[in-house]
Amino acid sequence: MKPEYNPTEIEQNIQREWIENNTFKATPDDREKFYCLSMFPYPSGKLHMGHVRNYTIGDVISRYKRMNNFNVFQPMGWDAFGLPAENAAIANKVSPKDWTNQNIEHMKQQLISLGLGYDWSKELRTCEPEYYKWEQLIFKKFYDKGLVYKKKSMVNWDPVDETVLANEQVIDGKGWRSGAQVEIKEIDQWFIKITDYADELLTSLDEVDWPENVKTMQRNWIGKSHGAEIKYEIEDSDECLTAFSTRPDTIFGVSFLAISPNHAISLDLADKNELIKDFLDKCKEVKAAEADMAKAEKLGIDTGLFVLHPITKKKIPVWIGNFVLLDYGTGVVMGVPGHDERDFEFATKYNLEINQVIISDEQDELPVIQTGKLINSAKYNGKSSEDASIEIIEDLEKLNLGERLVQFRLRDWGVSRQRYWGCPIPVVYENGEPRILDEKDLPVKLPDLKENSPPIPLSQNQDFYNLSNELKRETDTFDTFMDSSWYYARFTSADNNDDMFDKNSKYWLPVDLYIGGIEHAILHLLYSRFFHKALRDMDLVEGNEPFKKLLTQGMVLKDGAKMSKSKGNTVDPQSYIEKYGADTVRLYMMFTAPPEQSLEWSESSVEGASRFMKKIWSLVNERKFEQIDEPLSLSEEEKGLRRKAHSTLKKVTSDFETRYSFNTAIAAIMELVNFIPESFKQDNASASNKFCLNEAIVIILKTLNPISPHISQHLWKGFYFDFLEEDIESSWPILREDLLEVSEFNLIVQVNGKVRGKVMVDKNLEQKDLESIALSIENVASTISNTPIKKTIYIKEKIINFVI
RNA sequence: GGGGAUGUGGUGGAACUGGUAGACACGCUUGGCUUAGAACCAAGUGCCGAAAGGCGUGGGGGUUCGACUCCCUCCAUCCCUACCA
Repeated sequence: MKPEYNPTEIEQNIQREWIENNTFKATPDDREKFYCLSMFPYPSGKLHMGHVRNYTIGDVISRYKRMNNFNVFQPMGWDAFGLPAENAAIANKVSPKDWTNQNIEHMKQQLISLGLGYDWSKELRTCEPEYYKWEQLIFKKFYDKGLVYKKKSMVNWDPVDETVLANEQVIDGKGWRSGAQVEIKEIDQWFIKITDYADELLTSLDEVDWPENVKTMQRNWIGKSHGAEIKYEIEDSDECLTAFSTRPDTIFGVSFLAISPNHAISLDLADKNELIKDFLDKCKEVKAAEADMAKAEKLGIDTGLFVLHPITKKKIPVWIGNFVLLDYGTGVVMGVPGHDERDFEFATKYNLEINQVIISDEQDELPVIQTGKLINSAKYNGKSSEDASIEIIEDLEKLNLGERLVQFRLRDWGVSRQRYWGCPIPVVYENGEPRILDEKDLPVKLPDLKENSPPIPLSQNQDFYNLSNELKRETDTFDTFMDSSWYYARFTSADNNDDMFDKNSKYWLPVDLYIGGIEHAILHLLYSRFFHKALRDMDLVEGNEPFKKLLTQGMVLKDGAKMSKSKGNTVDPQSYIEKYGADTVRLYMMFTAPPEQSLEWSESSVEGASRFMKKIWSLVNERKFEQIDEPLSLSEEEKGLRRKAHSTLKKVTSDFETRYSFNTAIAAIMELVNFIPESFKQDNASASNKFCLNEAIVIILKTLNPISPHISQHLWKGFYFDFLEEDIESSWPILREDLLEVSEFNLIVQVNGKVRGKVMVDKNLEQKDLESIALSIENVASTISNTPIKKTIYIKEKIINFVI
């Protein structure tokens, strides 16, 4: 009796060999390099399905590239700082450090048991001083370059817990732990001038091979807009309010100005006016997240102030609007209710004037958002929006009341966090004045917590911050996006404690393929791109972009929703690895959906993947490759199998190479396995039968190897290696184009675009011959009957369509 | 509110450049094997219809000889929205 397929045993043996032989350790050599990076995980405790999917995709591509003679570097590490460690520490009385390190140990074993081919010699953890000392040094270099500054900025403040809350810790405006009404508070924080690179972040998107939707999201996020800053003189004052607008052509339609509740004037007025003070207090109740602010009801209050229209000198009321952001533009918005949705809503609510100054062909009901021709605009009447914008800006420039301006939506990056479990910001305060520490004073180590102490913010840790009466340490830590913005580069030199980036980095960078969740399409990728450019300008790395190609995978869903603990719909990969083996889990993940799409978890489909593994097992196990010369003549059945085998190879290769469409590649391999005639598998099959079978098996095992490497390699050893000592990963099979040719094709016959018949015909026939064959099909003839044919359309080797 | 996606049988999905809709798999049905079950093997399986045939890719409209694919419009779901990672 044949031995049964026992994935656990096979997989553990092969994984041991990989470790013993250092199979995946990568060093620079003469071959073309391929740096394949999957987004490193936050060590939350155990792998979830999203990780399994992400890392399997990376591993499949890495193994495919390795078989095609690329020098592949595939490292793995840990995004180890972050909020969950602090929450766990409070809940379970474990230190964030111990909790994190235990999680890492467990998850690393899980990654190994999935058969992922990582070069563990370059493993890194962002929570270790060996990593973050370089991050602190980069921050210093940024500072020296003038890319760092401090300014006041808004945070969610829990007045009971006296702590800053993340957006996700604010639930319905209340602190998640205390339940207290959260306030928006302004505190002093460190910022990095990512906006200095706004233009380049936009233009160099053209250089990368990224999905168009991700590029679009980044472009929209950066949000370059052309417009003008327009000054409005405040009545009975020497001061002005300056508003940015992308539509200077609508300037005659301005009926109010709205200023931010955080604007200096608002704060000033609040001191004198109870109503305004109450209004500002009300504004503070809205969560700091953009989505919440945008969805909040538009509210305003009249300041009683007036400004003068720069051209007509008409008096215009100034309002405070809760929808005006201080951080964007000037914190002042010119309200043109006739031509802006939001202004229209606001003006209707507060009975402000609504004037039409643009007419459009597309729409006549206000508000008219489109550009068009100007009306009610004095000497600009009749001009197009485009021409009028230019002229109005020019005229305002002459009056010193405005200027052309390019504005970005992108804001500078606030990197301060008031937490314990993060990288300390390497700054000391001498008599209150900040000073960045020199390289020799780095790293500033995160202090350990006292036994059984909950993670207190550094500001409450006297030993840490109180260096002397005059000298205090900065107690903010970095945003964890800082940690993940440059790890891709550090991987190349992670085992080198003397250099941030050693000569290996020149060889491996940039990352050739970066794989990760679509949820990172904006922030993480934008920050990393910024880091790379800034590091480039300090001569630390080369090239303009960190990630040449990007593959964004979709979510893993269950019952149509993202798997999450709170919904209670998580599926633990571990039990599936144990029950079915890593090969089955990997196959399932790759087969069930294409990488970019979301994947709906289905229990029973895993069974199907397992069944296919067993099918391969029973096809190949205990079979031996036999040396047989290529037969000179073959039967139709044999020719068919060879054609199928090579067309499968062609399809799998192109699916791997150009589309990362693993589900269709696997379907093709399944088709090939199903296609093999039963008789070819018999012991007494003819030599030419066996030749064709051998060829098919070689193609099946090799094309399957990137996806399910354990079973492929195990079977390969018994089947082929014993015979030729050739490793399965040493080469990708060679395609025989000559075997793919066919002399016939299936002609589809349509009448008025509806299929009425199909017929196998010789490839060499002329169109007129095909027409007569097509017309002789009974169903076609009866449909046409005596109706005259108006037109005949023939698409080569596909379709003939009679139009009647 | 803004930005980006997605929508095809009972289910996951395929159709790559406007040219056979439903590959491959799951599930289900019937049969075989079995004391029984599991596993495995064989056949069938979009919907309506006895059949001929008709209908069918979220809804509605359009372009075309021909539309899952292109255009307009509406609906639903998911992701991101700068302190979750």
